[in-house]
This record gives sequence, structure tokens and C-alpha cells, in this order.
Amino acid sequence: MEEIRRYFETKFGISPTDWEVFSSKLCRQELQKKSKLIHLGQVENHLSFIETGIIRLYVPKKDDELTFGFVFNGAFVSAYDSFITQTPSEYVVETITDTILWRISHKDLQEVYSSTKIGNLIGRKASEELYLKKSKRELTLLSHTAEERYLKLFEERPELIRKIPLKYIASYIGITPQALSRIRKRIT
Amino acid sequence: MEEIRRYFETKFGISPTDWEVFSSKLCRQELQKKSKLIHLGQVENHLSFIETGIIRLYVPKKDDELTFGFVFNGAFVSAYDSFITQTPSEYVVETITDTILWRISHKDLQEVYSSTKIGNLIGRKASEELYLKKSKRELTLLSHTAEERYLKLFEERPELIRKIPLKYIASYIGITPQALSRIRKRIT
DNA sequence: CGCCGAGTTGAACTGAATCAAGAAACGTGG
DNA sequence: CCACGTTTCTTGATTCAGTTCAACTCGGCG
Repeated sequence: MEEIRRYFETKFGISPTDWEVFSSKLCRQELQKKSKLIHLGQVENHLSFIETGIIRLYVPKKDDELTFGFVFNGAFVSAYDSFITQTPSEYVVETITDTILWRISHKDLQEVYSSTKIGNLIGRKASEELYLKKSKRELTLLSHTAEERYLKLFEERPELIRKIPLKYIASYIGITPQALSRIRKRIT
Repeated sequence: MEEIRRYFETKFGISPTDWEVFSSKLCRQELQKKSKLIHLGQVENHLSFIETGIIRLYVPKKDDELTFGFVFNGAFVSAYDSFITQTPSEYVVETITDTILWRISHKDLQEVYSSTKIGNLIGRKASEELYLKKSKRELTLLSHTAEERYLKLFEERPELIRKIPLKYIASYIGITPQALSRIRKRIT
């Protein structure tokens, strides 16, 4: 809970009273690994702050999965597309490790948006941040090779390479597990 | 000007008084084709609504360019990453055809955010929309082949294929002009 | 007319997919 | 704590989509 407060203070300078409104809506939840926060086709109804754990986003395909994102402790996670549009999610949000979350519902968040001074500001900033992340990723996917993407990931998130099954990482950088296994062999 | 007003009315239900505040900041600009709205390394200071024209976003590379986006009349365009963060742009925004724009400066927009009821709401919605676009594109890049991406583009934007040089489209879907030329030959 | 950028076509090459099989790691129940 | 099955990772052989380099065509424009 403290971590989440610090997040809002440093990022938005949330006031104590606004924090009261917001934090009163938060609901703690513990999940085992491989738990789904959101199933395919379900409408996302929550925004979740990760206190502990790692979460994976993926699209189920016939006889395998397309992993396109990881989210770590100290960040928000959601099937954000579905959350914004309130339409069925096209992907699954699932824990990789045991996880502790603080969740707020869509309805409660709309209330925060309208009843606090910085509600819409926070919403705007959050969207902007998510946009920036996706924008960077687009350029990475278009302009770097699979090997370069792997090395970059390795630099930025060494713990990811240690903690997360290779096949998920392969999918994330856009190649097969076999291809990644070979890249890994080549560069060590 | 009317088009832009309709855009805001249908999309956000902007009130007449808020529209007054907003539209008073807008500044009309005409540009010839191949004009740069924003240069590499420049900080984006405008958000622009396209009345007429087509605009291309690209990253200059040693001896060529990586085109990663097109924007058409009836939509907003900006080096949005740079605009949000107010840091130098990593890409170029350039007209493909002769173009008419309505522009608002960063400073003026911040004023709209704070002085109108729906300022931050509009900012949030705009970011959300941009996020959704990027999110869709990420999945397309990861899960479809170049040929599939081309066909999809062809369905969604036939006018793009007619109006825009093939080499830009090739770059956009992530292959060389030669490869696209062959795909095109194969499927017709 | 001649030039230049855009598009096409060909041939050789390459990174990654696919198919297939075996090795290592992991978890669960006895 | 071991034995077993399952999942994950590795390795090999083949195939394929797309790159690269190069030559040639076409249309517009100075």
C-alpha cells in the first residue's frame, strides 16, 4: 500500500484528500501463479497495481500463445484496451509468479475521475505513458532484428531472462523458442 | 473549420463556450507536399488537425527511411511522443500531398486543459485513442505475415495504396520495396 | 532530349520457421 | 526421497520468406 502511495505522490503529486478518495476504493488480492486476471472475451473491469509478482499478457492461438507483454511489481496492469472501450478483451492477463495486487473497479475509477481534482489528469497521464510504451515498442519491432531485441531486453531487464520461461520471451520478441535458443547459444 | 468542430461535438460533446476557448487558439496553415511539420531532434510544439492532405511519419536511417505511420484528413497529427514529453523528436512528420492544417500550440493546449471543463477529458480520450491504435498495430506486427498486413491495409485503406508511393507502404508493413513488389505481383 | 526517382525482375544468400527427436528441469503422488 | 510424466529447452535437417545487389523499364520534369 505504501508503494502505491509513493507512486501517486511522486508521479502526480496527489493530495492527501484525493488519496483518501482513491485509496478507499482499492481492494487487495492475492493470486497464485498461472492465475488469470482476465479471460479471453471478458470485459476488463479493473485496473490493478502490482505489489509483488510478474504478469504476462498473451493472445491464445490455435495450439499456442502469442505473448506480447510483461508487467512487473510497481506498475499498473490491465487489459487496458478492453478497459477503455468496455468491450470483450482479445487477450488474456495472467500471473507468471505468485502475485499481490491492489485493484480498483472501472466504476470506482470513473468516480475518482469526476470527484477528485486530479482524476482526469491521472487518467490522461496514464494513457500517455501507455502510449509511449507502445510507440517505442512499435519502432523496436520494425527497426531491430530478433537478436538485437533480445540483447536489449537482456540489458534492460536481466531479471526477466532469469525468471521467465524462454518460450514466453521468444514470443515477445517475435520468434520461435527454437530460434531464440540458437541466438542464445551463438551470443554466449 | 466546420469539420473540426463536428469532430469535437460528436466525439466529446464539446459545449459552445468550450469550443470558443479552443477554436480561438487554432491557427490555419497551408503546406506544399514534402514539407516537414517537425524535424528530427526538434521538440514538437503543436497538435495539428488535418483538413486536407496526407501525412507520413518516419525515422531517417543511414541511406533510407523507416516509415511507421500515415495520417489522413479528418484526424489529428503530431510527433506525439515528443509533444507529451517535450523532448526532441526521434522522427520526422512530413506531408505527402499538399495539405491544410489547423494547429494549436502546446502552451495553448495546456490552457485549454485547465480552463475548460472537458480539457483533461479530451486529453485523456485522445491519448486513449492513440494507445488503442498502437496496441492494435503491435499485435498485427507480431502475429501477421507481411502479405497479410498488406492485404489488410488494402481492405482498410484502398485509397492509401492508390495515393502513396509503394516504398513507403513497404516500409510501413516492415519489408523492402522489392519484396512488396513481388507480393503484389503474386496476389493479383 | 536526357535525367532521375520509382517500380519491377532476376539470382544468390540468409535468418527464421517448421518438423522431428532427444535431453534437462520440474512437480506431483506414491 | 525417488519415480514418473509433463513441460521446457536444445539440436539437427529442411524449407521458405524476405534481403541484398544489380540490371532494366517506365513516367515525369527540367
